[in-house]
Amino acid sequence: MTVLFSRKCEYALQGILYLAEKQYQGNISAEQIANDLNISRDFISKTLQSLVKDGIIQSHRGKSGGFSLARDPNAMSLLDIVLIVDGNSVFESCVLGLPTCGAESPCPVHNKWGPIREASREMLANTTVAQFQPINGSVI
Amino acid sequence: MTVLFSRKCEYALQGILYLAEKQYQGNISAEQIANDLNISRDFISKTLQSLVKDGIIQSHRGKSGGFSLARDPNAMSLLDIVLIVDGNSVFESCVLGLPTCGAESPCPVHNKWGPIREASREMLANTTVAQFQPINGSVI
DNA sequence: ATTAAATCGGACTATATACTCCGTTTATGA
DNA sequence: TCATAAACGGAGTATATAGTCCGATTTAAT
Repeated sequence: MTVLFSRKCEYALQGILYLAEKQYQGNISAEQIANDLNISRDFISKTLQSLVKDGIIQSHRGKSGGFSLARDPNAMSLLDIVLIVDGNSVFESCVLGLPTCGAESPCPVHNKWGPIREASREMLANTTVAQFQPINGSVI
Repeated sequence: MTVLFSRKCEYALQGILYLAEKQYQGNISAEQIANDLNISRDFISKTLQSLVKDGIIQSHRGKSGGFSLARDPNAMSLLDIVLIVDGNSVFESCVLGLPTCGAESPCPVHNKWGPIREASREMLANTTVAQFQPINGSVI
């Protein structure tokens, strides 16, 4: 299988977009998120817990506890999330997997690939979580 | 780890580019390829063998055997190789991993991501293996 | 106080990919 | 014809990621 982002990162993006959608509804339990996103509760729970450690989201234990955003969605880009979960290797490492590839000794596709990768990076950087507030209905 | 193409696909691209470079030198052994590309001989061997089955490269057994391109490098795009080895899921599947995402019910980033993905696909489609024939020295 | 509902932590299993090992077959060249 | 060098095939191991399970802890509501 070929992935662009890891499964964990996909779930993180889904979860945060979902929390942004529900941001005025207090704490949302992992149970509810899992149901609405059709993801295993235990796994999304683990993913969200690590996002808490990263400071992107908040959690509250106990009855009526759950998860909520920790930052202003306007100040949270999709790139922030990707970098925190997967790191920046996807934007840096050589497409052909050549360890020596770089500006000094570029691989055959290095210069062709660069602008595309930069465009995707900028798209993610310029897209904030807040842009997906639903007018009617759900964004996911 | 986050990958764009699988390791196998990376090795396939490296191997074919290497064979294009050596295309007038007859059969090249897996041993030599492995040495020059710094890849395990057994693994590149397996990868090349599957490319033989896919019809992209040729092989000859026995002494002074080895691998060589099976097609005109001008008629072989990088996209051909990627599609054969990894399939087209990387160009089709939703970035957020949402199974329902598509033109009818796009995910939040679907429309933003589309043009970037299309650009990368076209770059690979418009880049042939023949473009990397070295004038002086090695392309890899 | 007690109960219920939630996160948290740690350890575990499953699966796919990456990679290795070794014997068999095939062909070449001396 | 015989040794050698190569691909081939099958089966195995290693590792990372994905996903599960369960008990401990925390908190709010009754």
